[in-house]
Amino acid sequence: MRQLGQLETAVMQHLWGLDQPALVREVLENIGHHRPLAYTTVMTVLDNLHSKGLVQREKVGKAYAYAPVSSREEHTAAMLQEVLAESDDRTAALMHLVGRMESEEAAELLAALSERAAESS
Amino acid sequence: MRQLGQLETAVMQHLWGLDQPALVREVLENIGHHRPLAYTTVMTVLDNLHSKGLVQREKVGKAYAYAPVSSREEHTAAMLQEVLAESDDRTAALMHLVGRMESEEAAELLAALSERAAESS
DNA sequence: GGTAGCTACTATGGCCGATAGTATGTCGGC
DNA sequence: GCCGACATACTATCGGCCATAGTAGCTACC
Repeated sequence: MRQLGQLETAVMQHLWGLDQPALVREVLENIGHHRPLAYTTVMTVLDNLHSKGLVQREKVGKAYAYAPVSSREEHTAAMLQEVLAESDDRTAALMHLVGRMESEEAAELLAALSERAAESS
Repeated sequence: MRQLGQLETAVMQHLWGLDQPALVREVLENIGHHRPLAYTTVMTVLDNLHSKGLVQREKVGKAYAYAPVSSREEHTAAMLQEVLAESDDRTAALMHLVGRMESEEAAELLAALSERAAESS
């Protein structure tokens, strides 16, 4: 899964921020605040995202309502996994990443991992 | 930093596998085993990678010898960081990732993290 | 000085994302 | 029963980036 483009990302971010499926018009009005976009532009983007399996849609009256297929975190995790797949030594790469993180964040991750380890054993 | 293309990735992988700077010809002979590539194609790719700051080069006789600027793991970590930057909740995303990992690998990561936490405290 | 090897510059084709127009379909109201 | 508003589907263009490679020119050696 190739990385998303700018507009695609903006649209996904918006959809992830909602707990409801969104109509094209709705997305347009929220995304297009800064830059003026045509209705059809947003529609095309949503259609592309749908083709890529990133969003699902559902007829609501005449229009489609779009919603993300997976959560933002799941999607990020999938991207991460893909990046990691290119690595030889996944753990080493992750440790390098941890080295770049704030210690607070590292501690948080450590805590979460320990907890999970305790549960599974 | 946009994701690299196929050929670019192959070249980087080759360079990472060496402990010496490599000449264009050398890369060509190792990468071009499967698909036949022109000398200049490999050179252009290396030149692009150089422009992007991914490899450094050094004159050796008439030719340049190319070497990665950072290790494969550092590069992977940088990519990971970039993916994570798009996330709202980095730890949550990482935990989703961990959820997808083999428990063995998770344990390894946990061990490395604990060790690091012990050291820094 | 000519030849071989290397670099620098340039070019083309393909794919994809951004952007948007046109044509067509449908629902609601009069 | 038809019109208008709004939505979709299809199509198109443009720019960027990657893959691929050719040509021209420099340099070092024989």
